[in-house]
Amino acid sequence: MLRIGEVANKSHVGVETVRFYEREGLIALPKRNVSGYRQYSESAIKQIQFIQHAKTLGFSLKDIRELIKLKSTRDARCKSIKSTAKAKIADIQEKIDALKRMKLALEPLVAQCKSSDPISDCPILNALD
Amino acid sequence: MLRIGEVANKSHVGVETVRFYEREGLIALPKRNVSGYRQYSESAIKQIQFIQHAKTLGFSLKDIRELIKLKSTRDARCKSIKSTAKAKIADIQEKIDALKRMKLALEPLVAQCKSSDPISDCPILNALD
DNA sequence: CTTGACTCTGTAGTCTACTACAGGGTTTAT
DNA sequence: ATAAACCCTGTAGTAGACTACAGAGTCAAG
Repeated sequence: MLRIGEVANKSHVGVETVRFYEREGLIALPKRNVSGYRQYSESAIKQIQFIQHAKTLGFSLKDIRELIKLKSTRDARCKSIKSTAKAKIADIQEKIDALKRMKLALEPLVAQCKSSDPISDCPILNALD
Repeated sequence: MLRIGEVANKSHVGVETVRFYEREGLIALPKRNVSGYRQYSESAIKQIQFIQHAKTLGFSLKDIRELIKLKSTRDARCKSIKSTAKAKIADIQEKIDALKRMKLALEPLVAQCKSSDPISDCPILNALD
């Protein structure tokens, strides 16, 4: 049996984060020993890693709660997971597009801007006004 | 002289937002009439539009505070603005790259995932475990 | 047997960019 | 004169994902 600090170390998160995930319903409630200490099995580490992996794919904790729920639904089909993932891809694409628009607007301004010019002639500031 | 509501309307922001920008030091402190009402000139609208434009280019309010400070620095050269903008582009690019990585990781999983498969075989969930 | 490292609960703070009151005062139109 | 629509300050709430205490209890080593 592992204590919370061990689980946190092995999962590369903080102790507070483990407790936070528990409060948020993202990991199973652990057993407690006589003095109230949480006692985890290895599967808790797996659960936290699942969360971390999902995060690197762009899922929010809210999304992850959904995924976990679906995961443990008997007779569920991939359909539900797939549509969640598809929505996330669309989501990511939108963010990429917005960022690209920003970049495309900013780049020509930077190109026009001569470092030694007085700030009153700055093409960047002029574009903002 | 304009009252806060008029400035807010003309700038397409809320009244609370104008006061918020004031608290944050993003717009000049306006004059007050005898009863304490804020009195703005047209330049306040310009200042708020500057903020809005900078926001669409990806600058945070913190960045914008910097830009405003530089803007009003006598003898400042474009260099400082340019390097702020360059850093912002790098920033945006990093975010784009991170999002692209997410998308690239997610897409093949979605492609592999057959809607009718039982969730126990889901390639997406398998990838997360 | 004491010290230090760990754990517990519960609450509050962080960051960003607002947004929403509560409980007042003012202005304008009728 | 009164009601609607505005304005004031100050404080608190929102979302997301933690992070940081305070104040108490527990455990292992020397």
